[in-house]
Amino acid sequence: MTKQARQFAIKELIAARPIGSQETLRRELGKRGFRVTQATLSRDMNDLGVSRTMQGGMPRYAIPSAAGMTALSPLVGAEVVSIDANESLIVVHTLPGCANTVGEFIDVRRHPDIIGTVAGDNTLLVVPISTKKTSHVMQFLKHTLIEGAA
Amino acid sequence: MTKQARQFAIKELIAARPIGSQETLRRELGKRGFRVTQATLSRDMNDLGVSRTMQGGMPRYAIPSAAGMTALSPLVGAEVVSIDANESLIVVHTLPGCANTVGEFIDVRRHPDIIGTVAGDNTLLVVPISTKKTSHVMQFLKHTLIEGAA
DNA sequence: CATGATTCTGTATATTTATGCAAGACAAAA
DNA sequence: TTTTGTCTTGCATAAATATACAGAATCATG
Repeated sequence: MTKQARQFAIKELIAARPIGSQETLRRELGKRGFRVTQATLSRDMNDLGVSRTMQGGMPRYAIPSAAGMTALSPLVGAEVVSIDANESLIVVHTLPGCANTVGEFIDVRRHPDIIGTVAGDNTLLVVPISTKKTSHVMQFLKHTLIEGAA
Repeated sequence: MTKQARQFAIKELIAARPIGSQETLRRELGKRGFRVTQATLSRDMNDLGVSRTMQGGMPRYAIPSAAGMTALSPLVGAEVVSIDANESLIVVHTLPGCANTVGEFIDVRRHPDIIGTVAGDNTLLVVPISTKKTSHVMQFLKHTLIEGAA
């Protein structure tokens, strides 16, 4: 029952259902075998950068998407927020100011199906050699940037 | 000293500086002539949908990004020079150095048909989720950027 | 093993936020 | 004017969250 495992469970729970208080969260975690106090959860919230909002009198916790990713892969891919594509282009979202780094990281690999990359501030455009190769490149990127970090 | 005026001031304050508690906010508002109690602010937070996050032991309020950006609408429109597209990309020309601002402005809208944006100096690339959606996105951008939508 | 440094956690409590209730302000209808 | 209803607010307090402190647990080193 590591701290890491617990915080992962917290992210899952918060993302899945409307959790409104640390006490509620504590009970849900209890069902899953994590027995901790509210104080610990308060610290976890801090670590995870979770935010709390009131809406129509109902409180609700939410994970900032970027923070979620960051916590997931503390290593190389920590800067990558998301990877999406249309038929002919792939867009990698990164933390602010990190697109350049990620772009160079990809360039160095010299993947044969990637023509090149263009980096903005927090967005990286990856151009595949052919629309037919787009999904291949997607897989490559997800593997390299996300799984590769863990 | 309307409720409306007060809530507007709250948005400004929260956007401008790191406000960590309703009590702090109350004092700041006091300096500006809004004398209210913490209870009222708690209700305002609910109305505005403001969220609170702990980071490194320091609390901080934040406005859901779209709400904060709304005020910028008229300014952004002035920066846009032209909007063009081919089948798979949309190019927004802006005044020199403004592409970044316009890009962020579009990003926070989180339009479902927009995968992402890449900003250069005076040129902004907008990537639609599909070539079929390009014209839709064009319309959205023209409406949002030029006519200055709410 | 012993020592010290570091991390993690619970307890108790301080701090902060949310809310039930009643009072005041205002508007529309009688 | 009086009545009725809606809206907003403050007061007092309940509810929720953060934190100082001390006790374990973990780990690297001598």
